[in-house]
Amino acid sequence: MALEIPEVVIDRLPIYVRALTLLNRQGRDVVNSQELGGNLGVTPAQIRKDLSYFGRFGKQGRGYNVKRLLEELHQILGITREWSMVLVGVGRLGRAILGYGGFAPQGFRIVGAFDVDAEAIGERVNGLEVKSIDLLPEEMPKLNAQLGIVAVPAASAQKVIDMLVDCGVKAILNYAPIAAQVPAGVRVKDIDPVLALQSMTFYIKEADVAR
Amino acid sequence: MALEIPEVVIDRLPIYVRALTLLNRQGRDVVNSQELGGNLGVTPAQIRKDLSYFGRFGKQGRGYNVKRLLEELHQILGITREWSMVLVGVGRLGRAILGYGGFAPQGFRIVGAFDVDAEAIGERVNGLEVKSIDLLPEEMPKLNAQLGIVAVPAASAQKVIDMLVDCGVKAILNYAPIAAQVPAGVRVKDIDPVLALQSMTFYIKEADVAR
DNA sequence: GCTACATTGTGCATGCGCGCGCAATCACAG
DNA sequence: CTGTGATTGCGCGCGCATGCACAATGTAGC
Repeated sequence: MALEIPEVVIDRLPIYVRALTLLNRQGRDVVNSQELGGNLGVTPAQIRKDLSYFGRFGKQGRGYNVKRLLEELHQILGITREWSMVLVGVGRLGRAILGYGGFAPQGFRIVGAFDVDAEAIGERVNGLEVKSIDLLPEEMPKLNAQLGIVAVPAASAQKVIDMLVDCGVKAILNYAPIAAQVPAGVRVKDIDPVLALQSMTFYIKEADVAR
Repeated sequence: MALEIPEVVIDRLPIYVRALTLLNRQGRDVVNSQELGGNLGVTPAQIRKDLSYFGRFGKQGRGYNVKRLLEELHQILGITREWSMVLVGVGRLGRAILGYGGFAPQGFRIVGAFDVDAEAIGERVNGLEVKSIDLLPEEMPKLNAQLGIVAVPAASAQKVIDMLVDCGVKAILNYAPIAAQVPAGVRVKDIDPVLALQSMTFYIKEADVAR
């Protein structure tokens, strides 16, 4: 069946979820593709095309039932359930991630924290005991985590990613500034604010000469 | 001339910079497109095509001089100079951003911090005095910042972005989970780990049934 | 200085994502 | 129950990014 869904489409679905969640909270029952796309910078046709990969969720002449579409998208993305994650790297960045309040409401829970630094090991951060990275292989089965978060320095990031992959992690959120190597079947998404900044300066570098 | 450079190309350039910087630090003088692309998941042809938008930096039979190419890319991206940024939102996330050590080495400096919270205002965080958001319009000219970082809750993010745009900011790094509306000529890049996670769960949701 | 080799730069074709436009379809009114 | 209006679902064509393949060109060895 629909095994040929472009990755760009998948990347847009969470955006739709976010917008629909907001509409739902505002008490909206129905929304059409034009309005939904308007605020997102996506054309109505694209939204309809994207959704048509997965089924027929709209009603002609009306639009989409907000609650219904939201549930369908949750189902499609696999975010009806809770997901457990392990964090590796409990430095400044790692601590910020542990304290970040945006994961839990969306069903993402950090259930384990690991580090190499002897100072950090044993410490409790956000109700989680930091363990040695060496314990990762034996702790993972208990934790039952499917996702990994990497927040270690660039130099050790690939090694950490290899360990996570060996432990069965199938998707990694990588905060380290490296191009990670992973075997097929494992997914990586990079979070790197510097890359984002560096691509934006290209566009504004001339506009700013006349300061 | 080359005014039709695809945005995808621009987005890849910082990746090349990152890889070349590493090679340079390792003492490598020359690299060919195959090796450079290898670790990045980019085909050699794509690298050559990307670079050809801007000039002829390679030598046939040899490859690219690492230092030379690095300098060219810095020039192209506008990252030879330092860039100043203002941060709005000094909560948990904002503090983590202020403390993040990854910006400075790349020439990005946070020169101002603003918040609405009376508790935070006046406080010194990372050597920077937090000021009231109301002072943004009068402080901006002194700070001479070209970039804005938004780390406020979703509910107030659009308002903050409007303020930054009014103050002349031309590029915004947005950590708030909203689809920001900005006038033409202003660029926005979103940093949202939740979106990244939600698109990855799509691919691993079935693989994980047999837990 | 000439020859052999390696790698770039680029015209060209392929493929894919995007958006147009319309027929199909649903709600609602009368 | 029928007619009207609105919006979806989707076939189709367009445009653009990607990758191939080859000529152009620089290097190194003899």
